[in-house]
Amino acid sequence: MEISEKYSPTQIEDKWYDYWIAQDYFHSEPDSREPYTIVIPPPNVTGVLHMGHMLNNTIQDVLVRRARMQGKNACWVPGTDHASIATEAKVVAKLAAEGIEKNSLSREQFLEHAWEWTHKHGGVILKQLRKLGASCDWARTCFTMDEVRSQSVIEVFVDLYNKGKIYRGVRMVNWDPAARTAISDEEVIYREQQGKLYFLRYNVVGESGAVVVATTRPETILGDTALCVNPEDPRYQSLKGKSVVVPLVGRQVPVIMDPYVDMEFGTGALKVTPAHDVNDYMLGEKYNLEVIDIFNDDGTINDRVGLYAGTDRFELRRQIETDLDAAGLLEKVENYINKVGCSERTGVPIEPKLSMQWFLSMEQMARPALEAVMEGTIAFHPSKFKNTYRHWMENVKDWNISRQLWWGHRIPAWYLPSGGFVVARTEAEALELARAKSGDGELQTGDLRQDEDVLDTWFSSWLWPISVFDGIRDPGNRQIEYYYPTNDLVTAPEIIFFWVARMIIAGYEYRGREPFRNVYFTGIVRDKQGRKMSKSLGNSPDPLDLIEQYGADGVRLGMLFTSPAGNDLPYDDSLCEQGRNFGNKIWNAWKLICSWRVDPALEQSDNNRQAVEWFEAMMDRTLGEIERHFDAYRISEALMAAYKLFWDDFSAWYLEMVKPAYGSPIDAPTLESTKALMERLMQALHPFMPFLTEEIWHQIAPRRDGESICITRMPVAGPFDQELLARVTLVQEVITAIRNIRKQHNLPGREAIVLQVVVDDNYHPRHDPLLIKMGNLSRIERVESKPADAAAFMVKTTQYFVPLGRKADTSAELARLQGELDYHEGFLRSVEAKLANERFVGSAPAKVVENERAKQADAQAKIAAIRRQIENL
RNA sequence: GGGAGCUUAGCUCAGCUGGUUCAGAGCGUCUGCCUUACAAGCAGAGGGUCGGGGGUUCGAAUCCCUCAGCUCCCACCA
Repeated sequence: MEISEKYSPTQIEDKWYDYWIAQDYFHSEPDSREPYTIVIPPPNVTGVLHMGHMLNNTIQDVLVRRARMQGKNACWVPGTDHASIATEAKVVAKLAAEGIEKNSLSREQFLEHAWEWTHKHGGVILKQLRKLGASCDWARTCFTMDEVRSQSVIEVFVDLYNKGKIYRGVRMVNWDPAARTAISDEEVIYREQQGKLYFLRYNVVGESGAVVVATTRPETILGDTALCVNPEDPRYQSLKGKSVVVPLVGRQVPVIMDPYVDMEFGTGALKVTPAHDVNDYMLGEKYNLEVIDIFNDDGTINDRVGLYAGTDRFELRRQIETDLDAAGLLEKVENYINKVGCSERTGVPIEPKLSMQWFLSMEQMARPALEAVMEGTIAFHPSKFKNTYRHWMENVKDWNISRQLWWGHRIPAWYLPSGGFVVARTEAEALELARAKSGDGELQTGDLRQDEDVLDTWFSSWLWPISVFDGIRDPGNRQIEYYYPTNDLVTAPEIIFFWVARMIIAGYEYRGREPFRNVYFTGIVRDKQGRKMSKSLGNSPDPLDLIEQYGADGVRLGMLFTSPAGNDLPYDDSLCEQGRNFGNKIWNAWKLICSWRVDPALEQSDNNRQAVEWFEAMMDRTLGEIERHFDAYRISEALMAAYKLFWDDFSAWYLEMVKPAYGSPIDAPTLESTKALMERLMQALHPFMPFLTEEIWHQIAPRRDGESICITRMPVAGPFDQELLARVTLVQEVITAIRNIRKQHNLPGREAIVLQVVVDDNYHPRHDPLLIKMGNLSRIERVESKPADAAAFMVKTTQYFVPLGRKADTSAELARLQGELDYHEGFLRSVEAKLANERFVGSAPAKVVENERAKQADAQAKIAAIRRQIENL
């Protein structure tokens, strides 16, 4: 077989992916096997693959491939999210670039553009995932706005409305003036900003005095309808029952007294703007204050007050400052750092605004969902996120589910001409309900007006684990019954509230049980400076370039090497490089095995038999470690265990143990065993590096069409001989010591040398063949004591010597031995001190004490051996 | 303002309910090697008083307190 010098991933990766698809290995249908299900966190439909996706999807693929190889019916459902606000923003921007204003289009026209955009860019990201090797069941690809998912959303909305959980009301919402929509609390991010604190003068009506009020937002004076002080505040007792004049506006507003006001802050006097501040709104409700909304939807001033109409809110702030100053109503301005809530999507400061929205009451539904996580029905990895989750769930607030956008699921509510509204699945159904409600049998569809708003994107994705199996519309169908609940969810902690918590809520509401059993939280992929990798910063490499450069397997490993659950991944190309190097290592090991020529007449040597036995034990032990790591979702550690098994134990030790001398043949049993071991190694590594392992698996033996490593059974850990492993470890220590001596004394590795040994209990002649082979020894001699011309070393209590044919440097040797002696004597003293301590012997467990005794005996033997050596010198 | 978490080798991290010479791994570093599988490699080596201080204990990286530094989440102080 022609095997290239270096492994080139690009040559084989596409080939195998196509093969897997052609063979339909990733497609799953319910059967008698145990299901294993993952639903993908649906990326934005028009998004492109970034490093976060790479990390997230690599982990999912590892889990899915492993489950598939464990004989489970693995199903990884892919799909995309319509990402209402993000996609609409992109389409608006694209139209703007073409000189088209969104406002100039009808809803239908705009949606046409949006769909066009979606079809053009949609699903690119799913194609990119194929390059990574993602073993998704592509036939199941879903979109949150496809037919089934859309109907599911409507179904749920109607149901929750009928249950009285969805209501409509005027509330203070977070208004994004750039996107001109309300957003949920979770979509508001608070940023520290250097701002100013303005001290404004409010003259008291009918008196000469004035009250000074500190505010960060002087422009909102246009909406002031009261002034508030703390009733306990001695400074303001005289204001009781008085009114003050709003600066510039001239409006007279009452002074109210409420303990809400913090006397320590500013001047202890608060201006009250019920329309534009949540707290002020609450005060307004309490004291029945007038509510004056001063803003248009885009953040400019409306003409309600008659001043500054049309001015932008930030421009107005400057303008007001100037005007107040001119009017002598500005006491002073101080620098002030405060936190400003900004829209997660558009980045502009949000404006608290009263508006009519739809809400979902959460408190009751959240209860079983909270319990599920606290009791462990759903496990979080790492578990620290339980606290975060609990805190949110215990204080969950009603969810504002309406958005003033066009791209999304339109709210299925229709308004009657006579007032009121109905909620229905379809317009026809709405008409029926409307007729019944109004008593007007003549009502036509044209008379009804559907709500203009769409639903929050998360109102569709919270159903994802159910809706992808059509479990909302058809709760008894075979698919949902079989695949639900799913097993693992792999996602980012940033969306624990947006998505994870809400999926759990929906799971209990619509299936009566958890949507998944484990949640694996990934970290954030960061650059060398610790910044989050993002498109806007331009610090993120293009994943496809990386795959081109390092191979998909290499990049996958790069993602996995140092990313324990919940930890950020400080990304560096060197990680992918390490991954690529590992692939090359495997390739070359295989190349070596392929180069061996068999002599059928050759019997298997003791050496080779031992080597095979040893590595089989090693493999069993490591497979057990890997299993335990996976059980605990320590994926990086599972990979590292497999990595070391292949690189250190298999390549550096095993292959060297059995490798025939150059030009010599190998015996058939050893070659067969080696290939079998290689095959098991490829299987163990397959979830991590699917492409290379598939390639080599096909080279190990002729395979029929339709066979693939990805559907073979993952080797499982068996019992192993610990004694054997321990003894070979001693052999390895001897070999290492010999290499050290060769290096110290310039004995070339190619020259065979003699090893002398003073036989004791730790020495096992059975391993002589291994020693001779690995150490390149001509023979092993038994001696009684150290020859004068030899270098010495000790493993456990066994003394070994390598004759040098000349006097060794006794003084250096003596110093070395003296150092060792000091160390062991010190160690012995500490052990003996422990054993002499009655309290230790009395209170420590017997096993620990026994251990100390063993250590003592060990140290004594070692010290005696060293002393003998010193005497010999 | 509340809550959670972190601080172990140059870097990234393991170290489970306190007890084997327990101070580890990978990468990097240093030294010597182009030894016919692999220089994307081989062989060897060095490197940390486990953030500071105190306490509990026969025994602490591990438990408690405290100080310092960092990170994240939540929150209506204008």
